[in-house]
Amino acid sequence: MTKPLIKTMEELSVAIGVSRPTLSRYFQDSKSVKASTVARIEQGLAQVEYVPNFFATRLNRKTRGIIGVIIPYLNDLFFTKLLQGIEVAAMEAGLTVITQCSHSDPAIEARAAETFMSMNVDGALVAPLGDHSDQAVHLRLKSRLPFVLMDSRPKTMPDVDFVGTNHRQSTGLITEYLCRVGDPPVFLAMPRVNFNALERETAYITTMQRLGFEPRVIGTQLLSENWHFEEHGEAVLDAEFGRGRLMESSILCANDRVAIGALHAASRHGLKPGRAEQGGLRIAGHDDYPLCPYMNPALTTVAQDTDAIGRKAVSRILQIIHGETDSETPELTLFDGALKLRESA
Amino acid sequence: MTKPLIKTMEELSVAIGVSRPTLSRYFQDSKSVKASTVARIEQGLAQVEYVPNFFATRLNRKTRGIIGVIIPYLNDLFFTKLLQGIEVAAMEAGLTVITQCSHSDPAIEARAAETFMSMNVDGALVAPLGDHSDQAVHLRLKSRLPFVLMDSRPKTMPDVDFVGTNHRQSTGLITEYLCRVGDPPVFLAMPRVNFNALERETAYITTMQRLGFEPRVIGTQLLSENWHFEEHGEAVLDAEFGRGRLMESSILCANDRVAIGALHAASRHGLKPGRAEQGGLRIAGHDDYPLCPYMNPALTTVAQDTDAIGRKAVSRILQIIHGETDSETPELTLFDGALKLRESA
DNA sequence: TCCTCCCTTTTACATGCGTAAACGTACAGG
DNA sequence: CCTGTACGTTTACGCATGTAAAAGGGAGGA
Repeated sequence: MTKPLIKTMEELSVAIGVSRPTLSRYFQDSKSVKASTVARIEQGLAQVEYVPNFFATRLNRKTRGIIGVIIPYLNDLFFTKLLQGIEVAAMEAGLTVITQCSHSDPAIEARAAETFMSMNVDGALVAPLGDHSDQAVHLRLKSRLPFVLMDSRPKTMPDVDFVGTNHRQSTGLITEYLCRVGDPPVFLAMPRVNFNALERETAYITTMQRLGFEPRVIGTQLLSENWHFEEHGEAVLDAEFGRGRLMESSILCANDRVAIGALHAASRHGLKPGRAEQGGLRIAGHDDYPLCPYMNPALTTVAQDTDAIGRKAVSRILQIIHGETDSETPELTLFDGALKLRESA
Repeated sequence: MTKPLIKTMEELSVAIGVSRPTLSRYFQDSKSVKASTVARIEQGLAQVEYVPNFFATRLNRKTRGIIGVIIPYLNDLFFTKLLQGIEVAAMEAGLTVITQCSHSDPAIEARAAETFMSMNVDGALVAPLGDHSDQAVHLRLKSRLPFVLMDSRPKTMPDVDFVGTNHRQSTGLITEYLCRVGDPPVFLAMPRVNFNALERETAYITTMQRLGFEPRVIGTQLLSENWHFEEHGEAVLDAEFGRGRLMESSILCANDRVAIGALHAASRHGLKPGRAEQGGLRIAGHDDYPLCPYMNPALTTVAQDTDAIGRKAVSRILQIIHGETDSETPELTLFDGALKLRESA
């Protein structure tokens, strides 16, 4: 059961009688070696314990076969879904994904970027921290390797590749829906952890104005800077409901996690959000968080196509790597959101 | 703004007039170099663009400063919380964490293990896939480097370090609670994605028997092997409620995500789970999923101490690395669960 | 038989840095 | 003045592979 441990390719080559360079070629692309030799190598490999050294292979190879991903926060299913899309796409392309979480800390984000540069990764995919990100870090990454921003885009970096959701369309879509089948909604803002927070707020306002309604934003007072979205949503609406306000309003939440908190506040105050035909309170979200269908009531929302975003981000990185792009003109890819009509609005 | 790019430590050493070995020492531990020299190095560093090559440093260093983590599934906040605990603890210890997700696929898990061995990581932390994991892979990892299992433990690997929750205690705790303040509960099983599924079921049964009640397990029929727990919980109870059964029962779900599905099924059938004093249906879960307080009704559950598990896993790995352990006697660390009484039971 | 082609081996060098030993240098204490 | 110490430098080698060029060997065709 316990096979002899072989540490270097050199040892392996003498052990199975094949030259080391041939072994090197075999491990990189077995098809570049004659079938009979492949058979001999694999027969020998089956009888020993050996794996090529990751660092030695990467040190001198032209390409690392690695892309680095930075996400700002782990405990959010939106980012795990995005990550999953990326990993699947990368796997299909034969790339190893190294993920680092910045834990909402720009210093950690900077360190992760440093790590990627020191690894000479083939490309970096970054979901930034909003204002908190050190933009110099992003610029440094961009100047040294293929670089694509995801999810949230700083206005101050216009010439960077970006993949995300068209929040003007998505937020506009649900705002229009709410206006069409009931009272025009108020907008429950989210903590300003990234640029999307403001982008959705703006999209809401312009859509309302276009439709001839008066926009109204709430929840901007106690905007903390953390990721406790549910807590925020609940606190804001608990205060409003407690004063007898907004109890029959339409409320569009900046994201689903805020909306989940909002739903809970409603429930605590004996309110039942539902479609307009039933009259009264409506609550809607944004993102299509995986748990939306299981909320009580099930949460109406706009879906972000995280899978498409992940795939596109990877394919764009591959384009840049392969030089199939005019590096001077960055690509801006925005996917549309899709309405998910459920019970809550 | 654009500093000259320096690729090797050699170049750097001539650029700032310090010998390369001294630079090497500086980058590993700046305190091992005289303060005045440190100042000179850092002054020089500020004027150029240089990071030491990750692979070259790891290739020849005695220790990699890396621990590898494998989790089975990303889109589950339990694992992201666990991962966060691990990352924080590792960061404090100065270790880099490389995380790989096996996406419920034993082949991917095996590849991740292979990667870790090829990286010669200082240790590997693995949350396994239950029966689906290839145990040979785990044994191979264990034979080659410090290895600690987390979360879910195969009975067939008794002599391996493990950190997780004492499910006998935790499940017993909530079973006792439910029995004490209302009807003895039935147990709504979860898909058998890992060993915890069965462990909790067993703990439920023995607790019921000890208390002199008749155990009853439901949801074992349509047990698929995927991670769509909410869907499972909802489907099982939808079927039961549809036949007018269990509508005033106490239902202990194998985990919170199953319970979230259960809550939704109840809501769809016009049922309102609540504490026993109100009579009727009760629903409880297990894990203390972050969204539990925001469910309608808020979900009563038992909390797993993911933070403690993550920290302990890292500290155990560090113990093994530093040889402060009798490697022959593996350590089994089980943290107790804590009741979280909310509205649903 | 000879030539050619394809595959493999050999040879040689490169990658960027860790590490250890020997050596040099300056400073403080005796 | 001598000596010990602390810190740096120099020198030399090692790490486990990639890569390129040249050389070798066997099979097939002319």
